[in-house]
Amino acid sequence: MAQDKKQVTAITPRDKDFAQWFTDVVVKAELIDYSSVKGMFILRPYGYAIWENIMHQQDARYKELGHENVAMPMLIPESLLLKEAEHVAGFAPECAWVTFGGSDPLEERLAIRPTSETLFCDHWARTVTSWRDLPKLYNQWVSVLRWEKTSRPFLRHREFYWQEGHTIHATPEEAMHETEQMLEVYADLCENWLAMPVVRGRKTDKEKFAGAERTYTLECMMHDKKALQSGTSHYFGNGFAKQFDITFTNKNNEQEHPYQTSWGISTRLIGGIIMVHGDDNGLVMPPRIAPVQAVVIPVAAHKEGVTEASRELLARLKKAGIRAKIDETDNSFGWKAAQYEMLGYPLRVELGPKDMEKGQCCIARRDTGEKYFVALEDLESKCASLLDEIHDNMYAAAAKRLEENTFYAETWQDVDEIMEEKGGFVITKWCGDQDCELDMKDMAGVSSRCIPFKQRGTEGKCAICGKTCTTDIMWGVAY
RNA sequence: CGGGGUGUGGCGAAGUUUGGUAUCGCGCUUGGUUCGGGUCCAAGAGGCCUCGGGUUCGAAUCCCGACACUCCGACCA
Repeated sequence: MAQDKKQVTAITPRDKDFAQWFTDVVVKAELIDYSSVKGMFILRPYGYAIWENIMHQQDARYKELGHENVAMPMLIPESLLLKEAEHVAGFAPECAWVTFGGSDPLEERLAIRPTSETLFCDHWARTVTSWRDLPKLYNQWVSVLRWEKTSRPFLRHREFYWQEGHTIHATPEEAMHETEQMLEVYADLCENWLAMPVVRGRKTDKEKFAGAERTYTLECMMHDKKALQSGTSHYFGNGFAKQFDITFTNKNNEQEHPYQTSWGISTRLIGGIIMVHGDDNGLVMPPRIAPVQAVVIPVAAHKEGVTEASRELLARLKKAGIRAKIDETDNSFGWKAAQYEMLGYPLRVELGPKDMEKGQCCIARRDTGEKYFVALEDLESKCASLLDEIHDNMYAAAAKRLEENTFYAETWQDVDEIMEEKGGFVITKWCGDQDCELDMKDMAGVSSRCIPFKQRGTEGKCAICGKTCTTDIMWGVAY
């Protein structure tokens, strides 16, 4: 069929070449455009709208929890960056440094922020003096720069937009609570807004954030069974505070170092949405974050009253709080149907002369392709319930895939075999030794994704060295 | 940063082996037609063939170099 042919040429089938499929979707759905600087991408209106919705949703949530937004400088003096040894080691190699036209060559070098811990520390060293100043719960929505060697749309930008939360507390308990709380906020975003099931866990020392004492993560399985880290939350202890000389006077008039956290999500989540939900026809947007939840398409618009009646439906949808738009262009119906499938709009509301006679409209859902003929008076309620249903269905499908592709194994040979045959996440016992972790990478080609919060609690043998231990660790191939 | 692939109107390609002044489809513009799954017809616009050197009477085509994109590794949200 001509229709199939065109779709194939538009988007590479997902199972044929996942990477190419991803690139096709990103470009064809007009989420991104390549810029003239390698690794720097243009977020087009539709792509940015997704990020805006994530921002709005999260920003409100952070504020509810008492966080305040701030804006830190973009440049970091080299001396600041050098203060925390592990942190520098992690980030210095990918820092970009600025030089100015007529500047004094002896002037201190300035890095473009790869992340802003050092800036917050510098600020707090000056402004935090008493227990009464704590906690500070800050957040900023900014872009950061990391000179990555290879880049991919959404998954690895040299400049990417994110949100970085930074908090400072009087006690380790309070800071740890913040770290755990924010991970759960992210998990809620993923599961209840993006329909992406996640595995909550803790990073190993090898994989944790440079300078952190502990890193929590959400690992999400993409359609190709690879893992995408979809949110992280770090507990710093008072390591940074010591290096940056941040102290406060406690209630007993003693000097103490405070405890810090940081946490972040980025536009990478959009890559996750695409790779978890997308199909051969393009993007499938989770309804709660979709920039457009329903598009109204007048069918045979030249016929008496169709356009007016369609506009009325649009107005009703908007009034009901559904993000909707109408397509009144003279493109054919088939073109429109295919176009909005590519863009992943959750619902398509069709209204034609035949519908008008019967007092109904046709609603098609993106996730399953099912069509419903709905009495016009039920439009709002049906759309609202369908959007919820779509969310639930998308989540369930992704959760099923996660479950079906998560395996338990005894030895590294088993892991290797599973990865060879099927791919996915594999959980084994691990003794905690970093050498074993590195060996697993060499022998089975997987890295540790996390030590899941959900532990079996059984005793077993480390999959690499065979030592008796109880810790479950999850392995996978990461993006 | 190592290994492969690619670079030709907005997009996708042919042409490159065997040098001779650029072709096709989609899209775009205009007019008509059609409209319940990528309508059809007609007329148009749009390209220093990624960039820089070289060879040649003549280069998209041959040679050297650079850059970009892309895939696979290593590194990272």
